[in-house]
Amino acid sequence: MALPPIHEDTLFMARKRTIDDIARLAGVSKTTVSRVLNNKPDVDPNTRERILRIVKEEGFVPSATAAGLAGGRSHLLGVLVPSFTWPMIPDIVCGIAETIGNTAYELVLYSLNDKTRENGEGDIIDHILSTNLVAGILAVLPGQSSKFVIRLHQHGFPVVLIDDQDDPPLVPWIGADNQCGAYDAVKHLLALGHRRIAHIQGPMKYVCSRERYEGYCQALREHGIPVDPALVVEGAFDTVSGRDAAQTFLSLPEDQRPTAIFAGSDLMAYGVLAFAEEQGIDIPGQLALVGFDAIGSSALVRPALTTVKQPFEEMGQRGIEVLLSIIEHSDQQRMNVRPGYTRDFMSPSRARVDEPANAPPLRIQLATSLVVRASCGMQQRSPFSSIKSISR
Amino acid sequence: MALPPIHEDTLFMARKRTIDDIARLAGVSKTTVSRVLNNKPDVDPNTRERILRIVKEEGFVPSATAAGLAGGRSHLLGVLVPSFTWPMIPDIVCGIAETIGNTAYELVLYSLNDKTRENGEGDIIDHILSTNLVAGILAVLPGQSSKFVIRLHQHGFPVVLIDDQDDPPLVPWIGADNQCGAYDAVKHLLALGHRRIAHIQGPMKYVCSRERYEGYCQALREHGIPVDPALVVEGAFDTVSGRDAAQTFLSLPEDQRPTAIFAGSDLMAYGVLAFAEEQGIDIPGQLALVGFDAIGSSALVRPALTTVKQPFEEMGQRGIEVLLSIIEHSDQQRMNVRPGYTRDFMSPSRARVDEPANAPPLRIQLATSLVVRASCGMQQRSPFSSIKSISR
DNA sequence: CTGAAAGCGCTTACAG
DNA sequence: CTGAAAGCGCTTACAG
Repeated sequence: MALPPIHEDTLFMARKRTIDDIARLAGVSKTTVSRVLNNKPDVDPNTRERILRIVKEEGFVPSATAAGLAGGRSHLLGVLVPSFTWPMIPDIVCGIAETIGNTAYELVLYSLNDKTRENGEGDIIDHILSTNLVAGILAVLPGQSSKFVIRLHQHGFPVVLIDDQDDPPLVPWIGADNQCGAYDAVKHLLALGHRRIAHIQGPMKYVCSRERYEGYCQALREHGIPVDPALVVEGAFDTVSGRDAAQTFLSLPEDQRPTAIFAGSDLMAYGVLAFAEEQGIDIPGQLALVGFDAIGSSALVRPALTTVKQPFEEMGQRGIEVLLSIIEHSDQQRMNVRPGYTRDFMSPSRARVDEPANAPPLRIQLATSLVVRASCGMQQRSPFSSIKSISR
Repeated sequence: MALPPIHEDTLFMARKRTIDDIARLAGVSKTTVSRVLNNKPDVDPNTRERILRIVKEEGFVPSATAAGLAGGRSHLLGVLVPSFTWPMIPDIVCGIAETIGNTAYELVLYSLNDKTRENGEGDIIDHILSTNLVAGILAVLPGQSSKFVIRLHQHGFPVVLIDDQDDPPLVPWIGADNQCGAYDAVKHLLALGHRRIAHIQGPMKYVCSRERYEGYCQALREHGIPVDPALVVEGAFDTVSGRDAAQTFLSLPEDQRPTAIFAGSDLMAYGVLAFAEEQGIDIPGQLALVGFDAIGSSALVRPALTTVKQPFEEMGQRGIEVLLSIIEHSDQQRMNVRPGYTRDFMSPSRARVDEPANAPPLRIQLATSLVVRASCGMQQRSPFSSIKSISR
């Protein structure tokens, strides 16, 4: 009956309390404590208040492990990212981590390395599922958003996709308005007087690449400029392919050469910079350049890169918000399902309950913004101009 | 007695199996299955093999949640990082994630944002502890390695520190050889003929900043050059403070002005670049510049930055390795402790068992390497030179 | 509005 | 070498 001794070190006190301790201290059953802890209704206001006070005094935090086991609900959110070598991943994860930090959930990070990439993706999803650790997954999958993710979703497992989407859209998705972003970029070049504007596409298997291409075409069309196939090359989003594309374009006969390039990613734009530097081609003097993404280093390259900014942090933030709403929604639904199926998200009856099969999945498209810097020939603004000296 | 139905979809099969299913299938008790699953001795080789086969056939993965609850052991590793705005964090996390991916553990990411920074750090550690979710923590704490982390360690909770260390060293630590790295950088400048070499220190409250300064002094000393206090300024590791320092140095009377600057971080070196660009000072022509860290963008700035490379990925990797060995070691110790104290890592008896109180903590210091680029005046190598064109 | 009891899926002495 | 039973710290019907 004796309580565990009170330790002087409050940092470590919390660790030993259990729901039983709190129940005893409050003179109630642990059922009631559990109800209070989970914000369930039907608790006497006084009782609730007393328990809450004791919980606070004792610094009690329920064991997420035990709660997960008992309730079949996890407080863990899985985040699946491709290799950190992609420069926007840190920004996205930053938004994700910040947002999760404001909730009662924890972030479990799964990352695909180069090995687990193509073939291993099924494995990792399999792993995520079979360990049964997380309540849902937020996946940043540059690629065909994976049949695995689609299957997860179809089976009622909470999943949200960031960045690239599938076609047709089958899974809840957060991304940027790629077409509009590309359109703005090309309009800007047109406004600067360029007429022969080349485009380095991203891999066309990605919907986002196709949308950017579409934005490019749309802007040209509005100016009555036909799309010249010689001025469109498919790249791989990386620097090497950007360099290759630049070489291709600049090897054209002089009168067919582009005066501006719109690259489908900043990394590909870096490849253009590299080739120009090598060949002594002046950017923006002889060639204007615009990228897409606005990753951090694009302010540091020379000339500083004009580029289309994707709101990566916000994408992470919104992604978590949507995931949580899906999780909570399916929790609610779960209550209406007959017991025995409670944890079985494969069961047909669950799938039926979970979501109208023909409801279109949620899509959130965030606005991009054009960041104008030196590479497209506007007045040169130092990328460091925002750095104010601190007087001392 | 009937087994759950077999589903056609292997992706989802694993999810429903429990240790009981496997036990039944193998004709043994779940105790035995548990033993096999945990590589315990004293199991008949044939039995073991049979169970292993069935586990594999069924794609069974034990519930980490249940195992954690029952065994008091978690398969989760906490990783605590400061804001992702620090450019080396992605590299470190990459090494961490990759390494954890090869183990049976999962990565739980905790990140400090600007709000939770100073004051909230205790909170987050308190949170980590009281949720009792992770088996140990790998912390990347640029700063005085936090009294919280030290306390954790002293109480026997597995903790490893990356990057900055405390002084005197009290917690297992992985980092780079800062002094040696700085020494190499300054030696390089000396070899290029520079004699008036300035140093922008990192914040001197960090041990790593003091070590880099020591390496700077050591190199000068060896060349019989006294350290000129006018050529040493303390910065804050960020771009703004680097710019301020450059302004200070370059405002000196011409004959006292440095011909080279060794910045204690790449970001501070960027500040020097910015100021030089503004003032029309040629780097490396009029001023040589070397940074520290070798973050990715330092290859992209112009002139490309010569810098001291820290093996960030390896630091992450080694950090996890050390953390795991500590966790496993303390697991082993735990066996020798009388029951009742099993989970109580605060108990004095546990602390005594855990580690000889006066054993010096593990320290792993990794070698740095100097990356020579254009900013210090060697022959200009294009930072893109490693980009090979793909012939098509 | 509240509590006793069963159970989540494992691990761990303990007893063969 | 193996198994029955208790227990990890919660949640959830179920019965008041």
